[in-house]
Amino acid sequence: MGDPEPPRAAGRDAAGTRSALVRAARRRFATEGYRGATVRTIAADAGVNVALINRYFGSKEGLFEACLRRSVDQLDPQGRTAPGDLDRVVTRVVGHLADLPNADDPLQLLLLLRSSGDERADAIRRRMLEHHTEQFARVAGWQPDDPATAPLLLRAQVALGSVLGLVMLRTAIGVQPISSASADELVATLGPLLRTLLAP
Amino acid sequence: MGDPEPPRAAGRDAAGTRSALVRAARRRFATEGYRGATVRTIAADAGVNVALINRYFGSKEGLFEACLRRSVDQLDPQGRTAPGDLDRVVTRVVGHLADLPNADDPLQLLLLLRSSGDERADAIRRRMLEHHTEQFARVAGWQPDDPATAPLLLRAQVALGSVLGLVMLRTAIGVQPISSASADELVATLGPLLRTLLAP
DNA sequence: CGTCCAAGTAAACAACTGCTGACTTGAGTC
DNA sequence: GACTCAAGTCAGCAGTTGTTTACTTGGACG
Repeated sequence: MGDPEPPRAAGRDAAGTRSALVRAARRRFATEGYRGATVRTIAADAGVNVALINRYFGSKEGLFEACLRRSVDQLDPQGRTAPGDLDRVVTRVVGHLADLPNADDPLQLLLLLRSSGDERADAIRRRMLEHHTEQFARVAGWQPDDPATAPLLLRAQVALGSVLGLVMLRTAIGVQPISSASADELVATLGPLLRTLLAP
Repeated sequence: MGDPEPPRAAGRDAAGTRSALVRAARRRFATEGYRGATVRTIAADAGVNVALINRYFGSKEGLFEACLRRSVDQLDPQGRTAPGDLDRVVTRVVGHLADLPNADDPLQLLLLLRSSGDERADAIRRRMLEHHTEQFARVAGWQPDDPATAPLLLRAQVALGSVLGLVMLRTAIGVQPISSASADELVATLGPLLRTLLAP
């Protein structure tokens, strides 16, 4: 069950410790949920003393927030997706779904479905999901200042919700047949769906 | 936070107590997850002594399994959906999504996304999700003994996953705009999606 | 070398978790 | 009315949880 990090580089490196904790926490939070993950296992995974969680993040809740914020920074690393990028978005999304073993990204998506029960963290989570919705909507031609394109937001969110549901089924639950479906099969099934929803 | 049941009928009614516990537990498990829900709050919601959970269900885990099994019995109460019922299925599914306040059903679907960490309960959950997948697939023309129709299973599961993802976004997370979307809007957006996936 | 301070450690606390065992209460039967 | 047994109560145990506190270690600087 334990899946400890490879031995960390130096003995004394605050920044390294912080990031090791966040990396371990994201894995645990995403796979076992907020309550299911314990500070002790997270610290053990990171190869670090438990007390450092409180030292660096104030509380377990603070660590969870840090995980969410790191997701914010990682997604859409630079620039916004532009309208007309439909094919690129589709292949990227399906790629995330298909390559789950090596990629770190499915965990990132799963994290968005976990609740800590704390209202502030949940607000961050909602904001991130709405941000993703807007990114999808932009592909479909949505423009923030054009009310006529507002309905595209709902369509984009349905697309996002579909992807999240599939990540859940395939990665976290492991239900058949989707868990053992190939990338090609996923493209063939999910692709048209996304195209229909996001077509301008 | 506490949302206790209305006062139960009689003082001594084992069957009534059992069902009150299951009803309260389903709400808590679905909304707060397995670890987040505590036996004490569940018992309090049901207006019942904590020890009765262990008496009637052996353990918290046993109560969780009972919740899953009750879902099995409730869904598809009689008869299987037949091919060609596409319209009926679509309106029923969307209805579940739209009427969430009064209906008890969204909780049932959410429950399928919660994990207790116990392998036996997770197996039940997987089996139920696969059962739902087959029900969907049947509508699309899938037949268990005809290998040529096997690909329909994956399409049906994508449909199911989409619905589950949307329930999560709308009911559990409360993200906008889908949380305040009307039934008509949902039909207009989700309907074509399901029709595309499940069309024969 | 001695000083200083951040980085890291160890041990314990208080609260909460699921669960148990001995007990009391109620209703039906003779 | 006494007996019986299931239904329900109560108090507490043993383990785990997040967190804190006092302590030790390591390296940079004078």
